Amino acid sequence: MASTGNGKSKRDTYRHGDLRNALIEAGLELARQGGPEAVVLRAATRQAGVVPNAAYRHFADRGALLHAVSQAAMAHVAHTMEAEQAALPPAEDPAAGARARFRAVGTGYLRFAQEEPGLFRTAFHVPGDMTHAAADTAAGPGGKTPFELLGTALDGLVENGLLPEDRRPGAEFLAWSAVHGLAVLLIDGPLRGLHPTQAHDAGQHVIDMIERGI
Amino acid sequence: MASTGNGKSKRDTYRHGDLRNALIEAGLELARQGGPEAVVLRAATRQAGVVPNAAYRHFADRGALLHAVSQAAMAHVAHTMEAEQAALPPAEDPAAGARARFRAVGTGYLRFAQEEPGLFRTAFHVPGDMTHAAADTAAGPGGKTPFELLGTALDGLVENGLLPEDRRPGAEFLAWSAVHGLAVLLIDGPLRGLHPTQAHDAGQHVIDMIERGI
DNA sequence: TGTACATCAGTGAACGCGCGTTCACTGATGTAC
DNA sequence: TGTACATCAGTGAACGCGCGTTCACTGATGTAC
Repeated sequence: MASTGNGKSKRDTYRHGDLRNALIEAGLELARQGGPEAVVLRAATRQAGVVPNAAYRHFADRGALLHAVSQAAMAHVAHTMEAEQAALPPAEDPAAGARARFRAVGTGYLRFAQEEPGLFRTAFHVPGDMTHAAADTAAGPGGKTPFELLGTALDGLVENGLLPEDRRPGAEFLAWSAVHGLAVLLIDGPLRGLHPTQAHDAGQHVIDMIERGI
Repeated sequence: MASTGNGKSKRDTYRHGDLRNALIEAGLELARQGGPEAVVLRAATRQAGVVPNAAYRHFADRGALLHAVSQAAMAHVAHTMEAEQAALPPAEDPAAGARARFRAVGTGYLRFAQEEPGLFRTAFHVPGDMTHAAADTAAGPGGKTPFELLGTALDGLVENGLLPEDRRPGAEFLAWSAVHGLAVLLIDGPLRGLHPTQAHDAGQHVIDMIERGI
């Protein structure tokens, strides 16, 4: 690995080797800092140490790159949600476990929104990706998309008698609306800049409301 | 009024007369069609029939214009919410009236989001404008901002015994999160393109949830 | 009522910018013989 | 094992674009005398 001395590194090989992934990774970094608008083709190639038009070997256009980055960001959301569930202490009983897993879905979602607002905005910028996202690109390590994780958690509530079966249909959209709305208010609405502790409390209150109102 | 013949009209006078408002109006039109990113200084001046830099007599920079447009869009939101309340049939009793006014707040908000997604996004694009917006620029004809309309409606619930007093604090953010979240899902989430009737139903379900869970 | 003058809203021309995208190319890699 | 060749990932140079913003200006308007 030769160095140019200006902080950039040069490839040993003429070929990059894994430019597609490098561009997605660069795009994620741009999105992390500035949201979807910041996913600029030239900036991504710059960061990957490659000439601008090299991107066209791997993506049809800027939109295709942004789409791939958005899917990757969605997978990050799923990962955080899964991690939140995995960190749960062992449940006293199945019903308590189902309830905790449901709440963890919302908590993980909100935690990601607070910790990675740029990625969060990028994940949801490309319309319609959440429910219909290809599972192989938008899923977390567990293989589920955020929307599927929510659905599974709701099923768990029903199975344990915590949610009447006739309330199950459409429940995704009730829960999701409330949590997503709070996320947006925390990111660039009037709740932006709230202390993480307060933000967590607000999240718990919204999840309380959902449990009561669902 | 002389005409150039190419569809644009020329001022009679050397001076425009009300360029500031004309630029805001043009900005609203751009926002209506393309959201906040579409509020482009050159496009606004073009639409106002004026040379680009003329805008600088009235706005410090593009950001100042966008801010003014955002405030105007917020006033439109307030106006729609007030209209929704004004269209309510006379209530059977005070409690029913308070409840109807509360629901109208959400319904009006959601209606605006569906009918004017570009303006809706523009209204909320500039962070923090909702709660702290200057009442004179972001308020509807009734003089209240959307956030104030929500607060007043919640107060009405408390006054009529429909909401326990100890649940009042912070209730804005619960209600608002849920409705705002649904609005976002309807605009460019997976619920985008829903038939207006279905969207209305979804709105009613979310508002039901809020009433139960608040 | 008429004239001189200050004000300042809008003009005209130009700038540098980074962007996405195109073209013809080059040279490293892997494969066939 | 060695050589010829096809492939195709990345290069280099260039394009046209609309953008925000700056400068020195002009001429309509309202005010003071």
